[in-house]
Amino acid sequence: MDKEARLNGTTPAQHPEALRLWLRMLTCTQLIETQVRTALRDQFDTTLPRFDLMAQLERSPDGLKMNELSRRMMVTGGNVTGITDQLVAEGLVERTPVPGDRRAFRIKLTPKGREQFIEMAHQHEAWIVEAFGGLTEKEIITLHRLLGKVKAHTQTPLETA
Amino acid sequence: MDKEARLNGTTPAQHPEALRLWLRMLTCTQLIETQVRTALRDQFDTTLPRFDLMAQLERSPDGLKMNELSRRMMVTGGNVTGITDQLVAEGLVERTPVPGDRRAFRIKLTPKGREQFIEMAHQHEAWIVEAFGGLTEKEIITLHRLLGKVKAHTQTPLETA
DNA sequence: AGAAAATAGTTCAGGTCTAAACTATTCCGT
DNA sequence: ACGGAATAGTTTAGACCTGAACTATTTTCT
Repeated sequence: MDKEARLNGTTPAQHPEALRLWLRMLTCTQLIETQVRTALRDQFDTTLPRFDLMAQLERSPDGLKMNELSRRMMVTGGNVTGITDQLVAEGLVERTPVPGDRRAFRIKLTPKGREQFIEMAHQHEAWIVEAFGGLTEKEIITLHRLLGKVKAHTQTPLETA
Repeated sequence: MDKEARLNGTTPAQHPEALRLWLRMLTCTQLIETQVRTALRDQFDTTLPRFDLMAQLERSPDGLKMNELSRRMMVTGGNVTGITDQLVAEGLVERTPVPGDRRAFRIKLTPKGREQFIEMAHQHEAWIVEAFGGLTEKEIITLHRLLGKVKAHTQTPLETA
């Protein structure tokens, strides 16, 4: 009935488990992400990437440079420029010069931005807790650990020996 | 250093485990998805949504109606229209009338489309197997099972009693 | 039969994201 | 010091995706 039914049977099925896992992972991520996007729009009139950028800044009170934001958010620099422009225009974020490097600046939350973010983060956490409400604490930790292995393996595809 | 470092500490931390899990899940999905998108573009000059649509059709030799495609792919109807237009223009997919309902049609893979898809699906499976290469077969099955619980819970948020 | 509601699909405006080309500044080797 | 390479950030063209408005057809209710 849904995305997961997708590829089964299209290949020699030597490793169907990995494929099934991938499709289910996509489904879960997409379901939760859609809920979060909708809630952010309805309740705070904002978007996920905007929330994401502010979340990065909240963690770094001294601010972040554009390329640091870009790397942490795992999106392109051009994208960060656009989102930052919006947030600056709304007074939620500010560009401050970096002494000694006239190319760069540091992006920081304004007090107004921080205030708004904290309220959103509170709600956001509740949504996420609800999304994983079908799991026990122990299961959540197991999932986290297994995905840690996936992440570690994916980020190091260089080991040829 | 990456997205997962994000929200820690911004909230009362009553349920930080769920939040950490969510951030890690997003990271993993995004890492793998980026790899797949890049490989599809480099090796087959196509995109993930196009591949996804063709994958749905390959599973349904009798074809699918637009709204069925839309539901299975979990995207809006307008989106499916655009992707289908592209694939029709390239002769990979065709719209055939549905007898008895002049509003609808059935979308099918053409022989050319099927041939192309099978080649891509082969590669695709190899990428996914590699992506989860850090896990044992048993761990993959555990992950799949736990995500099944997440999916089931997320898709039934109606149980208030 | 005929009007209202539901359904199938498309179009459109707008936000998002990417890759690539671009400007400006800084670093580095000589 | 100076020229090339690297780095910081922006701009641009274009693909993607959504929500909402729209057309056309079918179903349902009386």
